[in-house]
Amino acid sequence: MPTTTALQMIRILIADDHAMFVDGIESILTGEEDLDVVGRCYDGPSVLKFLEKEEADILLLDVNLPGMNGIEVCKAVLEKNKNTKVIAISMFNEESYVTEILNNGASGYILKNTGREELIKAIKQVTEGHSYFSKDVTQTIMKGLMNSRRSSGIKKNLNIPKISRREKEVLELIVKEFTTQEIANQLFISLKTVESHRSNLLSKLNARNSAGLVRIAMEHKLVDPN
Amino acid sequence: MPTTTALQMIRILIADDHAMFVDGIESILTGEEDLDVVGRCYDGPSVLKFLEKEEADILLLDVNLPGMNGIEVCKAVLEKNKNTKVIAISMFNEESYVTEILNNGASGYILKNTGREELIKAIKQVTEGHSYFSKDVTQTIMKGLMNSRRSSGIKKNLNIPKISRREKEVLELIVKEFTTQEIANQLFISLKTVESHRSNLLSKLNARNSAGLVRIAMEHKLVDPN
DNA sequence: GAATACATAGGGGATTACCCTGAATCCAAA
DNA sequence: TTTGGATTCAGGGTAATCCCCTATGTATTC
Repeated sequence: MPTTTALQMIRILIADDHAMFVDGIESILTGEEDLDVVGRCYDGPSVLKFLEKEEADILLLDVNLPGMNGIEVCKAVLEKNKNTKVIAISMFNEESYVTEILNNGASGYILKNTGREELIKAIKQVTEGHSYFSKDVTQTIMKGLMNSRRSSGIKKNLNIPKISRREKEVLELIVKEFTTQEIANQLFISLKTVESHRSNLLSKLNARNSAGLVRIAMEHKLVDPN
Repeated sequence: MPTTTALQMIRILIADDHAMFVDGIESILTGEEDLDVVGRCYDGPSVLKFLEKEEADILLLDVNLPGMNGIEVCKAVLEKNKNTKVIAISMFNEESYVTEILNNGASGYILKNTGREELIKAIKQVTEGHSYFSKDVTQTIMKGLMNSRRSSGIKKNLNIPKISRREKEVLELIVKEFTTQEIANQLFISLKTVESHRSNLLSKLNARNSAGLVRIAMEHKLVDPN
């Protein structure tokens, strides 16, 4: 194989406040001939400064940076540098960290106990436009996902009394911001009837006003999202 | 190590309409001394029949069973057999399949191209009360999760102007069903000031009334769920 | 220093929502 | 058949909202 071919080097920027860790990653990556560590940063702001001058394909970003934390850095980086992809690195396999940084556009999340092979695999996979997550991390997320589904299901069945067909219609129109008079016109019933339904809804759903009706309706998905 | 110790055998029931596949799994598992295949089913109803008479710790369940599909079987099994745990097996790495069967209580989801080691690992992990998912499956789920977040995030950034810190506070209290006067008291500001904020919120969020504010706040998760 | 956004506050008025009581009709279940 | 729930409607009143306007002090940004 000709090694003189101009390989598409993957430019990597490392951001972690622990120098030893930065060095460790770098020494792992220098063994790879198509990976090039172009910068090292030890806090959030310097990442942004670096990327103003130079480009990078992959940002290996510690989630728990001092000062400006990883989530903010990730957001800021992706807003200005559309070609840079972020792989979050963290000591902690915490669901809140993972979801929040993914929510801010990170393409991957790996733990600090990740081995050499996995790190390189993650970088290459993300470079190709895929995403990558450590096995433990995915397990964490899946659990969180399962729990949230389960608990939302419980809510729905426990505290909500039955609301009638007509009440549901009125409720849906309230959620859609119609006034009582408008609801009456649409359902071809009297203003007073709508007020009755609204009043019954307030007591059934234990709400104080329309704002509460809307909140409860959305929390428990009592209305069809049209 | 004494092999004569009465090991806690893990009782396994296999359910798949492809006999060859059932045999394949069984031959893999018979090599393990603490795994015991106690039954084989080739459709959904026979799984339920089997579990009426005998017990199983793990049900390896094909998602795409003929007649009664895997999701229904999973649901029915878990309702009656609280000690049985379900690992879904499928040829397809489809997000909809995965989320639906997880939603119905499955503890794991693995693909049919899964190797011997991974299958055994999945079984043991699930037996211990954990969950297990093939790497490809988790990637699929994460992508779906990210896409859904991204699309909701797009909404958030496109049609929603920035709301100020104070406006957000007022909005949160509106969602919590407080009246304008009560909000004023809590924030130690005038009734009229709260009305100003509310009015600004109405125009910024393009809502007609408080119901709309609540709906938009919840759709775009502008408020912290306390 | 000027422009801009934000938080604050007010007047006055129109509209709407909310509360209470009461009551008629219809329909399905006991 | 009677009971009960759902739906319908009404009067009268209080409270809250929404809308239009203006206005000031204070940051922040340009």
